[in-house]
Amino acid sequence: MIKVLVVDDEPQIARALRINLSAHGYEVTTAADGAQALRAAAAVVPDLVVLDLGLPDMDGSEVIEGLRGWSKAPILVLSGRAASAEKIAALDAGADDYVTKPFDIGELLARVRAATRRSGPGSDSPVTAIGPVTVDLAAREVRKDGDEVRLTPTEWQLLEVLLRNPGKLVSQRELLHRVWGPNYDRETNYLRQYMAQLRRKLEADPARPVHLLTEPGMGYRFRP
Amino acid sequence: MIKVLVVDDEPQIARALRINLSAHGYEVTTAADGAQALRAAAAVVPDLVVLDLGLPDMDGSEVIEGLRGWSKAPILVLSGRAASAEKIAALDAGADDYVTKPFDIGELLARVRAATRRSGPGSDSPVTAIGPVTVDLAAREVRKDGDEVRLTPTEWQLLEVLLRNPGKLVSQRELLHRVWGPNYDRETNYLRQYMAQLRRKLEADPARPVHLLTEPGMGYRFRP
DNA sequence: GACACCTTTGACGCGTTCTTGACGGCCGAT
DNA sequence: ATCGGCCGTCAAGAACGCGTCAAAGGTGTC
Repeated sequence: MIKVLVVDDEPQIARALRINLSAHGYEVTTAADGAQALRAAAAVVPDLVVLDLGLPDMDGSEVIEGLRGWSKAPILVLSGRAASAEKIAALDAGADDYVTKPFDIGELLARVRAATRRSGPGSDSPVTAIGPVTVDLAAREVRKDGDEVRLTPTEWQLLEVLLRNPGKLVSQRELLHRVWGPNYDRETNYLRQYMAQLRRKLEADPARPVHLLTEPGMGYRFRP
Repeated sequence: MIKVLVVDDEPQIARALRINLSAHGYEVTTAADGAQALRAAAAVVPDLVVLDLGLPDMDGSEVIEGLRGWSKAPILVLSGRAASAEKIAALDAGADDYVTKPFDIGELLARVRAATRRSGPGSDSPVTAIGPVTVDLAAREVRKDGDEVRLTPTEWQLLEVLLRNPGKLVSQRELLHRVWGPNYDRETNYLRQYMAQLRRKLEADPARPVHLLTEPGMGYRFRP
């Protein structure tokens, strides 16, 4: 989840930003003045900062410089002042973008996307741990005791359905539908075949599975 | 010297931008329409693109997408249209900033500084090492045991997609989409053909690839 | 107009994966 | 205790996907 720090002393604007950003999947922290902003930034280490100039306690450039001292996160400045000199000062202090109020919320979100797009796809990918095995669904990579395990396409699809429903029971019908297609309803032998292969590759003791469980007569379940 | 590509069909604006940017130490190339822009970008490999929308031959988004396939260089869009929808479209197509005309030249320069500041010291020379081979994506240069290796445009695009997702599996569909276009879904023979060429040029033993790996039935993966 | 280079297309052999069928064991129901 | 259903396992043939070679378009250059 991308973390955004919103700095604004006007509660309504801060609230509106929080709601809109949260609705689009960002994790939002807010601060009402410069001192709070710097403290919050140190605490949450945001991936992006939306900064309103004209804070009660500090000058905008000071806040930017305070952040830039240790963070490379993009800073998107909001301001009521449209004068070019203000914009130039903020940008040269280290801001990445400058939007004048009143602003269109859609445009702001687009600028947030543009800013996070650059620094975004750097590192993080969600890995699921299954005992001694780690599964990276995005990279399509499985490691068991450090070295990689190869899965066939069908094995991947089956594992993915189970892993995306952690702890939940997935019926045989649903598994067959999502992996083989809607025309497959009763081919439970496929499931037996591939579940056995997955256990052989992922479980410490394939005969006594701990994470890939059978619910007789119903379906299968992945237990983290 | 930082290289800037200015794309504008109005000669006066292009001239004004060239003069101002040159005066501030940038190396400026100009193009008057979309086709010229894409060709010039391929030739000079700019560090930043200033792009006027409303070109005579192509839609703005097309130009942006055409550039984004090649390069990560910041794109600063100029436009006479102030509508939010236009801005959002351009930013989501891959632009980094959007300035409406008439613009203040000082502000534009500040935005140029802000954009180049990010990409400048951060990813200065993204040279990737593949065993005895080094790949410099920005400079479009490949060296194997010191000598230069020539890649065709298609080979470059394919290699770039893979290198930008180190360790991650890239599906056949995504590769086809990003290199040949969204209408290509099942032409896996293209991939086989060009992967073989890349391996012949980059791998020590093309028959036993170590870095450009095949995941049967799914896609390809670059392992650093 | 000839040439060189790149892209597109077709075909073949081979290894891997998928599909299919059959068998035995465990468990609950009769 | 017996039976039937369900699951795990094993072992085939069939089908698919990949690497490779070869050759036909296509485009720009000299």
